[in-house]
Amino acid sequence: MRGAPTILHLDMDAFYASAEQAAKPSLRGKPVVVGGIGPRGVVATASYEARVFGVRSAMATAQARRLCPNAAYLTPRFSLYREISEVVMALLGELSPLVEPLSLDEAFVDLEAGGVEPTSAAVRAVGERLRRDIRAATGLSGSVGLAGSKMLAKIASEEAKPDGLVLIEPGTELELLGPMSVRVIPGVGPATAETLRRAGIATVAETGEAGEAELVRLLGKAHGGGLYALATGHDDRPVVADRDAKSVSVEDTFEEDLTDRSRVQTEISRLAERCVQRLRAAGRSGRTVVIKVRSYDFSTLTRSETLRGPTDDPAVVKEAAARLIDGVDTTAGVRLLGVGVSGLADYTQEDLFAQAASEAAAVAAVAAATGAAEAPQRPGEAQGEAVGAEVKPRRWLPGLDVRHAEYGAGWVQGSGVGRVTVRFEQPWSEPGRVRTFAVDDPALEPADPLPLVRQEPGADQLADPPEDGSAPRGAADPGPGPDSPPRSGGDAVPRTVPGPGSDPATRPEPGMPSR
DNA sequence: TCTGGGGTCCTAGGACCC
DNA sequence: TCTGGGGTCCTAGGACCC
Repeated sequence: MRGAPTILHLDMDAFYASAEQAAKPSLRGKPVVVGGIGPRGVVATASYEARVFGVRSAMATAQARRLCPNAAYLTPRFSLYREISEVVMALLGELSPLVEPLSLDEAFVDLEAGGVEPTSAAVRAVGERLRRDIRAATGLSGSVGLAGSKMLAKIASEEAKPDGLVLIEPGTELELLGPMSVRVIPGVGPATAETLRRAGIATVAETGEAGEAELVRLLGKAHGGGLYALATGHDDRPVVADRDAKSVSVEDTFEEDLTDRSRVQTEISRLAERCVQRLRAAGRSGRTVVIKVRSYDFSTLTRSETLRGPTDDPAVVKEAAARLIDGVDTTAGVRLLGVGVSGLADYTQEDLFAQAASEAAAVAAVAAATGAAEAPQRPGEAQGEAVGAEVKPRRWLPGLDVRHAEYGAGWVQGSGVGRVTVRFEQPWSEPGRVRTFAVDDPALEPADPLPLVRQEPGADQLADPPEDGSAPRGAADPGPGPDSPPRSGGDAVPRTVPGPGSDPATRPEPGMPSR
């Protein structure tokens, strides 16, 4: 616990939903829900307008639709969120060399290490300027917490939401925290809170009064001891920049449970392939292969195997995953499969001959397994599609960017029954109007996200995208490379094609301007 | 139409070694 | 040959976070 509130915690407000509202003028001030839109999807982020109806993160999208049928339901666009995040993190980097990102929309900053004068007035000024800079650079709002420890800074930013700043003066923290629910302490989730409640502990003050020995008895050594320290204001955890990932994993939930054994095996193989792609993109290798199987009844098991040395060879990981799934009974039905690699290293222990040989085998295996048509596609997207046709049907997921040869840039409002509805507007335009096309209209094509803040023509003569038809430019790399791995996450929840009559796509989106 | 996807950390038992 | 004890690695599961 520092004597001055020099730890800053930034949390962007309703990040994904706010990004979508910034990108889509017709959605501003309206309920927006970003998340899985398939039958088994869950909410990633709800805009504040949607929260009024009770919609929350991690809720089943189906339940959200019941609570708030008029919201716009959008599939996530991680490439856009990542670009915005990079802009925000760069602003944080100007404050201090010690920036610890926790996710795309959240980070700690050590202002002391950045040379900010350790007074409340100085750090408050830095926090307010940061919020202005973020709004100017991205059009989005973030909330800032300032305190003498990580935990308090995080609690402060939560209190500051939305679009605010809260500074906790050192010396006042126990008074402030004491009456609050023990759930405000990071690491106390539903299970821990229930254990504490049964012991008659509900508030932070009661947690401290219980004493360390009692908490350790209830929760175990690490958790109990850590909770006692946090509840009594002891938190000296440093801000750590450049944390290395410790594992890489991919998983898919299927729209319908898998019962066919050979299908389970092919899905495991594809997941292993995707996992290794991500591993290699990160320049890492790993020694332990893990598979995850979630059954029809949501019960989940993992099986793992540790290799003699780290590998980034797709064939090796596939073989290990295949052995592991061999030992699991899946006859009752599988709703989710996953493959991961942990025990990460920056090197590979295989000798060069073995590696060269297995790479050649892997290339051949990928070509054979996926077919030439699918290989260049975004991973995960073709899942569940019938093969046989040369032209793969395009998926028009709600929220994704498109470009029309005549009408320009827009986004998919919905699709179904052979038609796709597009709203033509840009982040800097007035709310646009809607047009409907055949799903196979050749004038319509997928596009990359436009930048939220219109580029200054002076900075880059080719930066302004709306009229020239080129991909959006800006701070972000325009190439498809960095976008590919995150895309797979967003594509992992396939949309269900609505049956005749349901047609949510062409139905005008309620809550939209009707002009 | 209940319950995504990508992570981190901790616990606990058995194997194995000294 | 009435048995110890500690340390590390591996595996499996669970809580928690965004």
